[in-house]
Amino acid sequence: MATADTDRLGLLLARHGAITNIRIRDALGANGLTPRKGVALMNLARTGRMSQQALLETLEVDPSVLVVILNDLERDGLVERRRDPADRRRHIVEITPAGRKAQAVVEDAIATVERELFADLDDEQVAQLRLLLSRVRTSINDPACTEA
Amino acid sequence: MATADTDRLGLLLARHGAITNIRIRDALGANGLTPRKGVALMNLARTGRMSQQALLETLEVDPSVLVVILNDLERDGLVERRRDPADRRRHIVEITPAGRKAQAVVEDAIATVERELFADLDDEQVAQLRLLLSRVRTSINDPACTEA
DNA sequence: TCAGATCATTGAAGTAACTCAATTATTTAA
DNA sequence: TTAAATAATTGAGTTACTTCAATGATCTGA
Repeated sequence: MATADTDRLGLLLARHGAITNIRIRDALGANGLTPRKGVALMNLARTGRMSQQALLETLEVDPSVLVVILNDLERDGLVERRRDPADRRRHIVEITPAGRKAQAVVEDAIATVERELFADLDDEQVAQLRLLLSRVRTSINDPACTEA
Repeated sequence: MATADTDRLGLLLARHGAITNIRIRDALGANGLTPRKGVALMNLARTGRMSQQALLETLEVDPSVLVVILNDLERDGLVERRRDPADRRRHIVEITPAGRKAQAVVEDAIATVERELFADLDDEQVAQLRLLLSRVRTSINDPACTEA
């Protein structure tokens, strides 16, 4: 996002984040996915299945947005939606074997991008960057950072 | 955007960058500016005046985009465009005293956001984060990365 | 002088994302 | 049994960003 040379760390972070996002988007786009679908798959791969509600909170998107994400993933056979027998208003989303394969591709694509981005950092520096980034206060609402 | 909990450093960086961008955008928006206009002002404040061409390269935007940025800034009296006497096709862009004041406000707004974001980091950690970020390979074309 | 290139500008078009209200089906509570 | 609440969905509307082609003014080289 065009910061050029500035000594503002905030702008540096914003710019690098945007570039990273573009790289990841491009890498996933080659596989017919978006970052959001990739993250959805990654979360589903961890848990196997989730309620659509839980996925909503995890992805922090509008319900209507999640619907189209899942529509696409389901159309491609990567996830399956079925009614929750305990509450038929709800959907349970489950990743399919094809979805797990796609998720592996996603991880791989992101890992490749990361290798490029962080090629000039050794393992310790990468760990340090991760630690420092994790301490950046990102929750908009409360400064307690790790609350709610 | 929406990475939730993942161990992918690339996604973490993308997410934090996006959030930082939103914060800065909001802070500048309160002053009728966008990040892009702010960066344009910051660059002009450093150099005093620049050719529109140089500004193009610095901001890495389409010429038609820069035009509307400069239109806004000029309308608000923050910059002035005049023809380059040496080549009347070209414009020279100069920051005004009002522009310098606005730039100071921009710096201040960004600094405030940074204080919030990095509140949990001490000075040394901030310096370290800056150093590590600066070593992340961002230029798609250049740095030996993809070579040519 | 003329042809082609360059610079700034304009305008159209496309894209992607988000928000919001309304709808349907279902559950819960009174 | 009925009213209210909830889950997922649909669709409309908005915003912001981006690209691209066309234009007028100006410069450069033959």
